[in-house]
Amino acid sequence: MTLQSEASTAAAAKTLHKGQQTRAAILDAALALASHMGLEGLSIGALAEVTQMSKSGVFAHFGSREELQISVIREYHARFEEEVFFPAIREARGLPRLRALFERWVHRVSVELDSGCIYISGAVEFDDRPGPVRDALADMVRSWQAALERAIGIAVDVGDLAPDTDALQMLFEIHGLILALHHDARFLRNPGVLGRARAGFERTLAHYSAKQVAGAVVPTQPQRRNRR
Amino acid sequence: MTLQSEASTAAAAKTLHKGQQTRAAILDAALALASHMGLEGLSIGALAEVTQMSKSGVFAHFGSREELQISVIREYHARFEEEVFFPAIREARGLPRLRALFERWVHRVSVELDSGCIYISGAVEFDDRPGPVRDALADMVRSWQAALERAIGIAVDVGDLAPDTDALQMLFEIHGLILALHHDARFLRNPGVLGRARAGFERTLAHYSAKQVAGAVVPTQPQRRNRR
DNA sequence: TGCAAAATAGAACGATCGTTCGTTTTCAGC
DNA sequence: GCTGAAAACGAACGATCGTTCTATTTTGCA
Repeated sequence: MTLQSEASTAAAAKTLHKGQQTRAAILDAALALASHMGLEGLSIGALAEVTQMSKSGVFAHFGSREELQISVIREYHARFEEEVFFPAIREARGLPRLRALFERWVHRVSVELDSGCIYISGAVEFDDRPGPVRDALADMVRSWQAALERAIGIAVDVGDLAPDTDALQMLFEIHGLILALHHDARFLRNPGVLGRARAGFERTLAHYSAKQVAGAVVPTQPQRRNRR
Repeated sequence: MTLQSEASTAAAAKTLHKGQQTRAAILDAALALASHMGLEGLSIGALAEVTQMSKSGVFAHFGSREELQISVIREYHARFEEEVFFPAIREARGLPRLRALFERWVHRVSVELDSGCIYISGAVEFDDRPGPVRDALADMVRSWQAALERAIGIAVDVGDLAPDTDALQMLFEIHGLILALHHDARFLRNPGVLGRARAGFERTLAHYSAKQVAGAVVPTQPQRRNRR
């Protein structure tokens, strides 16, 4: 449907030729397919069927399945930047930016239609499988984590977070919230899990916050433990 | 090598016959294989090669690949109980038990040799794939989470945790720490990540703890943020 | 020790996988 | 509109997949 994002590499073609056009269409379908079946579940045959092309026609655009997978990862990265990073980075330095990053991240991971996060599923699929696909994936994830770490560092510099904040520790905990959200929302299909992620984030923020109110515990709603 | 755990279903055979014996051996190999390749990556051919058997010989013990996958899940569950749940449940009610559960969980997920956690990889593989395998997996995960929730509830009753503790929220956050640990240890191969999980757990414990020291922040080591 | 039953092997099946190759269609620039 | 180049097709390949069937071997019990 919507044609979003095309050839990535610099020096974009003026009038993008037919080739790159269909390549973008294939990549679009591949991304949707990989979101559901995983990068390993992505098959050229299925991709050809969806795009109404021949297997060899699809194949020719990438040269190998591995290259296709890497292209999918790169395309996902580009979209992730477009929908999460760039809008959030325009927010004011400090907490507002950090909040925007988290909120958009949450949205990307649990709300969107073709929601399966390739960073997360790919990490599990390739944690024991060395090779260029894993390397490409790890690079993307690391660059995203580095961006988050930078945002946390800025929040410290600005004075929104305590000066003794361990950025990597905070990042680890926030990442955990996202992973738990992905798990509970997509696998267990638990409702209301989005609120849990947000509550966890606010609790983390409160803990690392500079303006430490003595003993204030932010009680959300003081409910007794409710068994499932 | 080590023959650990055999036929699961009650009324264990007195002298376990040859069939169940090799079945256990196959399952043992299948578990190791699934830990590395995932439940979807588990193939009967590869399994036959490892166990020095014919494909049909392996196949006959399970009747279908799906049944094999479910058997692997059940076996993993049994071992998980044996190595995580049962030892921890013997600890004193309250924080000691909760700490033991977490510590053994951490160990199972990140330290052990064939460490890939099938609960975690399976959740990603089957979050978009309905069927009996997904159902079996979800049942096991839910039963484990219920056990954790119970342990948290007991800790509240005993007075180790604040009476207004939201057990499911706390569980969500702790689960996030485990998932982040699994991700960073196995995929990114980050060192020192075990300490991050433990620190996060202690911070969570402190927050939900009953004996709330006013404004005490538990500064770990007061380090400035260290960029990667 | 002999014999039925259980366990394993071996070959073959249809399907799907990624990939190669030669041909044909479609495109873009003059 | 023509022409060389780019793009897409269609058939076939070897490999592997789960599964089925029939033999053959091995086992446990009388």
